[in-house]
Amino acid sequence: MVRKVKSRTAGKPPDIRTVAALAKVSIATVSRTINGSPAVSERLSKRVWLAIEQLKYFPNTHARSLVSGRSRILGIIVENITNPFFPELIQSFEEIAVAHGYEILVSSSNSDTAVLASCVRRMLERKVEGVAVLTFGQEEPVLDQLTHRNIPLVLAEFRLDDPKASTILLDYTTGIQAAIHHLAELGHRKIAFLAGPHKLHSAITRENDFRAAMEAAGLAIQKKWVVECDHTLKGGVAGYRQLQELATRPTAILCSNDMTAIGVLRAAYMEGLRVPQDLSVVGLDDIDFAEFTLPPLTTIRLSRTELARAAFEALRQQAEDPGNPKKQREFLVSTSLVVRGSTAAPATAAR
Amino acid sequence: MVRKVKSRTAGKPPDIRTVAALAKVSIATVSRTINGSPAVSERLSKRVWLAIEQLKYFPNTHARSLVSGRSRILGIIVENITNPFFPELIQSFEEIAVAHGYEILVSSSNSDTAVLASCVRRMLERKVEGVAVLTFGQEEPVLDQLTHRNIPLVLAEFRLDDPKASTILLDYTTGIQAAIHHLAELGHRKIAFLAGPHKLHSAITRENDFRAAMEAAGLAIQKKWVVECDHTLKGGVAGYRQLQELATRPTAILCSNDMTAIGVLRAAYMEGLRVPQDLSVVGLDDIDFAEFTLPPLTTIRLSRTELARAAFEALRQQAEDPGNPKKQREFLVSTSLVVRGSTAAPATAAR
DNA sequence: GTGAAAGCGCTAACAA
DNA sequence: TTGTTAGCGCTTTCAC
Repeated sequence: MVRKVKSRTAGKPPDIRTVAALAKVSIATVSRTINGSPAVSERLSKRVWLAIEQLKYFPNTHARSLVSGRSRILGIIVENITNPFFPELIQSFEEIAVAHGYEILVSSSNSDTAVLASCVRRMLERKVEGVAVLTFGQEEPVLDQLTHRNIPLVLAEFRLDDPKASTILLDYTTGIQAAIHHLAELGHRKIAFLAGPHKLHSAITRENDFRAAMEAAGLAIQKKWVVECDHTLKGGVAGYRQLQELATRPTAILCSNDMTAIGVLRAAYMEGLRVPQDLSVVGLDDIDFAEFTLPPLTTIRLSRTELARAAFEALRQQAEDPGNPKKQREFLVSTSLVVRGSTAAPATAAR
Repeated sequence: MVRKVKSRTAGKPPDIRTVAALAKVSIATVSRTINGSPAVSERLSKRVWLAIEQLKYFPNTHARSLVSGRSRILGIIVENITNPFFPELIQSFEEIAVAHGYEILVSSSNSDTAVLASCVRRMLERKVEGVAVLTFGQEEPVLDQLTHRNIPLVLAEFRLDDPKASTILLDYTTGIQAAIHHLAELGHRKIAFLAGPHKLHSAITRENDFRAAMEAAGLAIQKKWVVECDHTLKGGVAGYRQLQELATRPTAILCSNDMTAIGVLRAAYMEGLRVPQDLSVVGLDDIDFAEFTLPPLTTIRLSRTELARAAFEALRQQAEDPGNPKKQREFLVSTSLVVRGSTAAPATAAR
């Protein structure tokens, strides 16, 4: 028969009781000390911290979450971690979250509803205190799971009628108008748009803003100059080819994201078309890499830091101050044009 | 005086007791059913699952972890999530982990020991069951934290004398030898190497393998042809410039990673040097993007999927089967040459 | 095969 | 200011 040997502490991490015993105080005092409660005398506090250091103790977050009901975990779901835009975004989000004592759970949905559902489920199981859904589309079906459980939520470009949900609006309009203005000023009249997949809200919004900006600039859009791509490099290559087959070709292309623009750059090079002399190209996102394309990409910057900060702020408010009715429910993230080397006057200046 | 109102279940998620009550069984039976214990009759099991579905119940992982001592969380620490190599790696690791019922915690150390220490600390607090340290260097100082707590560990290119630690060895030798052989066969004699930062184990190993491969091919290395860069695109640009200032310039450059090679491609283009006619360039990693550089990059492939799988496998073995003494402690991940468009015979074939 | 009951490590209410 | 104690939601003996 095997008797449980309770005294063998070796190998087992120290717990709050171990600390209390060593510091000769109650476990409540240890808990208070750790959580910075002002109601602990300095004398005891010192003893506790000393014991903590000696034992290299730290609290078990699971026990903490269980009893306090707060996990201090935030979820972030992105569309596709393989698109450089998202790692940069995650990086920022993590930094801010960690600085505020939160842990993050990352998932990519890959624009697949089933995968998204599984992400949401896993986050629910881990009792996240909020989720940033930066998938830019297809959220609706699974979001109920979150709102039903009363989880704070922040969505990009999607307003949800729920008291716990906030929205981040991206002001593409400013950036896109600046881009069209920039091209028009250079003399471009025939401007095409390589759109993102229509299942993404962001893609639709960007396309609409393109149309509006063209109209505002008094420029006509040919139907065939707007092509739906998929926000990947390959998609950009395909979109470019489609444009080149047209009878009247555009002299400039605005792309729904940088990866598409990079695809265009590549395809143009392969066909011997020089950018920007023969064709101007503008991207959107300003991923780190945009600075290093050949030629360096003129693009519309969408700050990942700003976006990450807005997302975190929205969640933190809902999580830490759920009662406050006058919380900010909408956040606006701006865009701006960054002119680099992929735009110039068209070879045959338009008339 | 406020009395606690226990009956108000609205808003509160259902717990195991709610399920037990609805299914008219004990909570033990619910627990057994969920965990697939064979000792539950089909009759009750059905009732339980029905109740679970009706309530949309799922277990609280914190409570589960607390009592079972198993968190089902794995940590992965990478060097820099901004280098495309790592998101691809994380993606694979997550897929495998999730498929096996684990959650993952991601952190990037940014090659900063203090940041690494904080990552490790956070992972410890969350009671991870294992950590994959894919930082390729600088791990030693903080790893004690993990080994002292008896956490399974898997390191890239670093053998740790600890029963819980495994190592993933990357067989650069094969790939690098193939690359040098490929260049030599094309007629190159003057081959330079743009190394990674020496603080990374991987950088050192790759450089050594380059030297060995050159010697094996009977090729001399000029001291100035080996330049330490930093595995970034910018670093590649700088490295290229340094090489171009030399009296006798190399006709081919092997780079310690793809980002460096992309920098070289860019710098060469800026200076009007044609790749591969005037200069051959070889990368290492084969990130997704390598296929789309101009020209498409010849590179040494290091499979992220294979690496992720090895890392997961190592951790799973240690976590789930800690007693087994004949566990695999070392894993080898292979590399192979992928010939694309950035290599060709030198303009003035060496003689 | 099933249930009752003892905790997992911690926080928070209450007592002193 | 400090300590005692009742759980948080679950798994896991141990009886039946």
